[in-house]
Amino acid sequence: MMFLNSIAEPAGGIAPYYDALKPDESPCETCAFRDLNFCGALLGDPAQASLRSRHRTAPARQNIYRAGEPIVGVMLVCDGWAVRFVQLANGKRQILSVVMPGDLVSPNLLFETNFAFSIQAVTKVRYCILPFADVRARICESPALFDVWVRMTAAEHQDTDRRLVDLGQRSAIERIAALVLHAMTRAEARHELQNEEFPFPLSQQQIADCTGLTPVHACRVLGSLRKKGIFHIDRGTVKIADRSELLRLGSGK
Amino acid sequence: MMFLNSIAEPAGGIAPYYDALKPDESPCETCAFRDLNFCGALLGDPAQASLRSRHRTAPARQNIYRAGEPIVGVMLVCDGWAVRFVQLANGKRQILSVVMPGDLVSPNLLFETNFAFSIQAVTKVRYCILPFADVRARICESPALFDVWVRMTAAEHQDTDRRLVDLGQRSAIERIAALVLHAMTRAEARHELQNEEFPFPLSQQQIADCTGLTPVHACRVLGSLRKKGIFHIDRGTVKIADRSELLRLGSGK
DNA sequence: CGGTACATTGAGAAATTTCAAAGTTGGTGG
DNA sequence: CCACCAACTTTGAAATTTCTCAATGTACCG
Repeated sequence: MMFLNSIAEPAGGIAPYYDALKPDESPCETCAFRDLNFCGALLGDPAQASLRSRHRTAPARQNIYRAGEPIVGVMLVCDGWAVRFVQLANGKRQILSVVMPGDLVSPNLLFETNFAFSIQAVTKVRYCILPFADVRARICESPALFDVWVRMTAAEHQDTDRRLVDLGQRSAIERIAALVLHAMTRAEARHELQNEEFPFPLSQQQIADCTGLTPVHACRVLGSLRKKGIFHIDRGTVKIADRSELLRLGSGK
Repeated sequence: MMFLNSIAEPAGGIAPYYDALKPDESPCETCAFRDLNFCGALLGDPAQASLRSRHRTAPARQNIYRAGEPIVGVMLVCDGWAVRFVQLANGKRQILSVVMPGDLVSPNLLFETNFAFSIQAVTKVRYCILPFADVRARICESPALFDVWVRMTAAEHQDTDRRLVDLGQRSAIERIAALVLHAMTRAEARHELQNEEFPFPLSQQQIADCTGLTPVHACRVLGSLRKKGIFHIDRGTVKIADRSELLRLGSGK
């Protein structure tokens, strides 16, 4: 598996994420996903002077960022999975997006100094914070990088549009299939799909919070997807059993 | 009322929107919303040389744009309401956003040459198409305009995040309240809120497509909101009867 | 070995959809 | 001006999906 082991940890803790920022130890230089995403484009070829950056690690289930806190820079996930989510007063939670290795936390909000959502580590996560000014300068001076960023914001937006359609118009089984299908696509892009298996560390509670369902109902639906021989999730890995049926269900055709 | 009269028209027609582009007649110079939105910032002060632009009008219910067609430029709604929506194969429809006077159709997709969604006029609509290259040049040469655009994309994104939470976690009555509340906020910004009334030309079918409900259920919920004395919609106008209750329901507190 | 979070199952309740029919509205043409 | 048509709204009743509550089973960590 290409991401760090999931380490269960007492939930709900808040990382004092903007203390404890240490000077750069530059794991960026050896990052496995370097060429896959904004990272690569941003950091440029290895010859170029590297950006100031600060890395941190958070254990699984820890809240990396809590809605409203000030943000010290652009956040980029290096390894592991995280989720952006909104916590409601009534205890409900909506996951807005799943952030995977190489992803900016939210390309559209690159220069915002605080967010309306929180961020939680799904697995153990390593992430990186780059100073706003440096990123902005680099985007402004490089039309190519500007284009990459514009494309990423467009992609993020198209993705949320897709999820709006899912949540508004599709049944529980279709939403869960769409979630897994989307994860599969992204796993493929990161070369993590082998033998129809790939990492999928979301708990049923998290799957439920993504799809707007109850964990109980998510469990039943996952059971029926397993019984139908479409896929099954076990210990943080999903095994696809019927790809074409998954495609049919999850792509909304 | 500050927008053009709604004119019923045989539904479902497709405007041949990129034929028939006439040279600019520049109604931009006299636009009522000029100073409210991207328009103003983009076109700059009246002294400045005006942008090449092309204006068109579409009757209510006409499809202005169909998913996948090539786009000739940046689309900006001058007057009337339109919706961005996705039409599914099974006949269902999800409205992604409501586009109001002064709005870019989708700031996040400013430079995309085709969209995955379609656009339909809600009322009679006047809109404007600006050449990509001109807009891009203007954004690149003006840091202030760049900032306005970045802020607009951030705002659009925060708005879709809010809607994700609505669709995923909130009940029918809360979603509809949120829709009306949001429209009220925007009406206020355009100075269209008078005597607790403002234009709200969406049909129940369109309200349903926005909120992920059935038109039948949307009708019942609107009925209950009326009976509870919160607001009622009549002939394209909504009258707010209990603002604080609307706020409580619609803001998800 | 025990504890805690996570997953599964059952049964009943609630929200929402579906189908069907009847009432309203506004525009059109005679 | 009236009658008609089409789209839109309202209402009822039954079906379906999803939720809630509650209990039991399971995996993993210390």
